[in-house]
Amino acid sequence: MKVLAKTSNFRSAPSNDDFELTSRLQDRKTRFMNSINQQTCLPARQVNKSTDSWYIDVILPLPLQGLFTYQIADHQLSDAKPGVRVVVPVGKKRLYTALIHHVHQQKPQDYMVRPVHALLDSEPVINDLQLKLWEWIADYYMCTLGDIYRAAVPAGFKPEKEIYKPRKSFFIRLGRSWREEVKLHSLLDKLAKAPRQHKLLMQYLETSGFSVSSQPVWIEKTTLLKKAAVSDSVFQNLVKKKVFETTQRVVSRLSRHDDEIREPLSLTGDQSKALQSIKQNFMDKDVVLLHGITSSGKTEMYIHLIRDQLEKGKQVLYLLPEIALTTQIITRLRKVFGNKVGIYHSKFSASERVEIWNCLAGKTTGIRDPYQVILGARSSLFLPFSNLGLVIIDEEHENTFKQTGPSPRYHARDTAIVLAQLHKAKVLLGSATPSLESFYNCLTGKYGLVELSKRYLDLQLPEIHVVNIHEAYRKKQMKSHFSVPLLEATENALKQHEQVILFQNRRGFSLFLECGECGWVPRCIHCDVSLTYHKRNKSLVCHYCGYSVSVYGSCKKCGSHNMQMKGFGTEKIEDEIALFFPGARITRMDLDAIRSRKTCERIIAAFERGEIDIMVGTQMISKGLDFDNVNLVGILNADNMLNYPDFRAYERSFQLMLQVSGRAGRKNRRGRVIIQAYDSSQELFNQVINHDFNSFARSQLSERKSFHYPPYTRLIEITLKSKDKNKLDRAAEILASILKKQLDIRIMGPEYPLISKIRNHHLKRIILKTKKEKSVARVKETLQQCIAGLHRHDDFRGVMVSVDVDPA
DNA sequence: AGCACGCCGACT
DNA sequence: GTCGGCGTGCTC
Repeated sequence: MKVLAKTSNFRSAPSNDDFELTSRLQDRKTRFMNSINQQTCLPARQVNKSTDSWYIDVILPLPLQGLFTYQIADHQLSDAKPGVRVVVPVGKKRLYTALIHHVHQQKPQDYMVRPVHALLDSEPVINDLQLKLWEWIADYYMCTLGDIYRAAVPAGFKPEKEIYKPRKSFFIRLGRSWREEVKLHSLLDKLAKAPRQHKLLMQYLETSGFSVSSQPVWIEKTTLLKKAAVSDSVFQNLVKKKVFETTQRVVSRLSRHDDEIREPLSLTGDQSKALQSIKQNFMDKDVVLLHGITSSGKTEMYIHLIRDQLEKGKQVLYLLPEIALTTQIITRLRKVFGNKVGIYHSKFSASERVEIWNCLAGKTTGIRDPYQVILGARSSLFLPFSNLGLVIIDEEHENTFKQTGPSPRYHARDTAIVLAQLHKAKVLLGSATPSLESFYNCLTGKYGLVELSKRYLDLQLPEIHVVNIHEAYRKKQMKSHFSVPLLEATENALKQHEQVILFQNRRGFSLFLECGECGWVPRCIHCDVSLTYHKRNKSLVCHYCGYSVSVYGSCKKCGSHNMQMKGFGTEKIEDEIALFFPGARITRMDLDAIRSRKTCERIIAAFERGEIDIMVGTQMISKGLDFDNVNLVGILNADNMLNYPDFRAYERSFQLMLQVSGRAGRKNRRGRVIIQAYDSSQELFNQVINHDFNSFARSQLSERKSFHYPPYTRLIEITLKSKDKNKLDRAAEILASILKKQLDIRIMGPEYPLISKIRNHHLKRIILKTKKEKSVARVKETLQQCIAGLHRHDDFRGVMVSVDVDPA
């Protein structure tokens, strides 16, 4: 990688493409400057054209609005293109790696322009399609380009944080004096006294396939030592004796897979019909939704579509909602596409991410081919694709595709559709329980719809029963948390040596302390939440700020010593199911397992090996994991999640119940699902029992329509945050009233959210419901102005305001 | 995001 | 008398 600017010839003007992008960006900057000028009552910025100096507008990796302008020297002009990295000074002593947006000759009038420190590249590291995507995200999700820059580009590209160094590795081969047969034999005899050294030498000869007739091969040191199971000192002794010579080479951090490449499996009749239908739909639709029930073989169809694209020389992006799922799918893809497939997600180290980035861009350090297929989570849509033909979004309904927390709060599904448009590529959405948004787009004809309603190898859909536990409790037919049908079914399954999954809502997985006398619950002193009990250090911890105290022996309110552990089930369920089935091996995904990926994987692996009979788990076991020996799934408190104050509660419940049910009956028997619910009369349960997505979607869509929720409206959620509760209340009231005055749309709030205080900051929320797609842009513009207006008040300067478009 | 400037409590 | 707390404000 080039680090210093290259002195080269003067370059005349930017290309046409640059101009097109430039004008849009200039637009953005002028818009921004105008709004600033209005706010501070400065005269409008003068724009002078001067022919002698050249400037660049750059994106800084900071959450700042707008672009920053720096001056470049004439000799830098030929290298200064959009997407090239530059080092620029910010403030008194900071240097940042910024990204060039565009090059121009408009000298800023109202401040002194500083010169760039250095150019880092001679060719752009971010291509113009990427920049266009960033633009769209910034506009649509109301965030800054700096936010996106930081999220999109691996940290290794920003040398002020970490300098990207290629990995180097030692390689060894047989020394010069021992390459003849006689000498080699005498060496081996000599080494008889040093068995470890002998072993290492033998290992080298074996792995390198050594023969006296040809040059000895370089073998990587670490792999050889590992194979021979000897220590480094053994190796060092051999180097001293000049048995081995060594060298250092740059190696890739990316793993290679040299397994044999196989043809994809052939499709069943239904699958190939569906595949034809997808291709047919792609003739006149850019996006197609594949509604395929669990085990209908969606992945196999993806593989066929990917292969078509690779044959055309196109790239494919395959998005998954969770990192954990990539490891399952990657082995299937590698069998067919070998080293053309790369994985990408945020859990890779900065330098690994840089290498994947380069490998996709074709800037390979070693022998490997460029990646053509990327399998990854959300952030992989920021990779430098140059020639996308297809984007696959599997489990498109998953809400983890929406980024929560730090800006940019983008939805990966929706952003990927825009990415595909930029590349003129097609998009395939896949799900067994499509999101209502996508399904609605099919109904209006915007997306194509392909349905695959038969399971692979004619597996039968599981038989679903709903048990009314309200009734059962009343009739005293409940045994602890379990209904009689569930216990009977469990007993049956265990008799047949089949595994059982008991599913429990996440909420039940946190334990809290409660006074048995007065009901007092210890709460966080900084946040509006109850503290969670942690077994490891017997402490009460706040999940929002980390505040922790040791467990109370007595109630702080009434002084009673009767403090009890609460939290529906969890350990209780594990303990109590054990009472009913004393011989069974039972495990539970507890808090620790949910937190650490490794523990979680260990439990899943043990379950797969059949070392566990009953597993109690949360939604995480519902996602894409296939267990061959599970025939019974119990859902313990199905309607608990229906009561969340969230317009998606029904949709989530339906998706979850069907996804969990999909875990039952994989092999040759029809699976059973038992759902326990307090109010089993809800129509939702019938829709689940009948696997009737269409009926569910129709009834939910009409609800959404009458209550003005997506997909009939778009939501914009505004969160105000302040330490001063009074100030917050007044600020929220003012902002809401201004918005109501300026916008002719539905506005909800301001209201305190469910958790109204985090880290000593009080929160208040306003939600905008915009109706027509056309007005959204204006709503956002007005909103931005109103927030700026609020901050012009001396009183409300300290009130933080964040915006979430299409909140999950 | 950082880093500076700026205004009020416990200390060599 | 100062050192230092972290509350606003600015960065081309």
